[in-house]
Amino acid sequence: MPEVSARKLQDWTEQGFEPGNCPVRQVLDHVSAKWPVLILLELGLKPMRFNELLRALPDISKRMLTQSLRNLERDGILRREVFDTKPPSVTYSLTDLGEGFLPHLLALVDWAEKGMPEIVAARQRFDRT
Amino acid sequence: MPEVSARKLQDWTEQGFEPGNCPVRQVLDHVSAKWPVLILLELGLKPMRFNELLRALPDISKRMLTQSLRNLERDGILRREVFDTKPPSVTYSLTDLGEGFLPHLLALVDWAEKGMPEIVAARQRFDRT
DNA sequence: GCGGTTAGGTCTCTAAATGAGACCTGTATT
DNA sequence: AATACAGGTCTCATTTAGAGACCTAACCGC
Repeated sequence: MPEVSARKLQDWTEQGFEPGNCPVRQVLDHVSAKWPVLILLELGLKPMRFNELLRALPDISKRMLTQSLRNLERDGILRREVFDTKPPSVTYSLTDLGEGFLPHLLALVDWAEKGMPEIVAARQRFDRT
Repeated sequence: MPEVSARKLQDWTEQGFEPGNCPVRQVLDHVSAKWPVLILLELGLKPMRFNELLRALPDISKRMLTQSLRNLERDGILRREVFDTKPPSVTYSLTDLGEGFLPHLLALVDWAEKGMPEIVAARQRFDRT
């Protein structure tokens, strides 16, 4: 497995990607940062409206919600639809691209859950010394 | 798949996890943030020393490297070993826990790479309007 | 028809996180 | 004696994130 990643890193650097402009980095940043992760998990459950997301994620600010949603929309990971009701309503849902990402995200959550006992133990060991 | 995640979110909230103290969130934050991701990819290739990592990640600062390494060490995802050479050398390597995480991370990178054309297209559409 | 509420944001201001880079300790090198 | 390297820490400037006021338009109760 490491060789795969080794080759990729090689390829990338050979293709002259300055670290800062690596597109994969950018996507991962958008997708794996704190709020985007939680937003995607929510939208994986069902499409949601702006304020619904706000209520589902009690500790996000409107500002960060807007910003994260825009990034994900721009990357084609979710879709924003405005309905001309009164007041107008806006729903967000995963695109196929976003759906394709979800299993990986859930795998991560699963890994974290399963690993929690070990992680907690490691922390205690670390903090004791 | 969504039901799985639905149940988890349910469970968590039922267990009275305030969003802020959710341990899984914390681990994901440590593991999926910008620098930790890159560090783990590097250490997935081979164990490395501090300055070696610094050179491999040309745009990280010492400060953030130290900090990220400490977090990952505390969570038991990597191991720090000091050798009493002169000058003393310090190597970082993945623990079993960390090795277990690597495939998921590589899957994400892979998803991002495969999805790049679609993502780039989505961005252009978004920016045009 | 006045006050309050909802949706979906934006704007401003403050607080916290990050980045750049000087500095430190100890040994070896020239 | 001066310089270099490893592996950091410390300080300070810049970025980013968070809290919350504000906005528009429409509806509800009374």
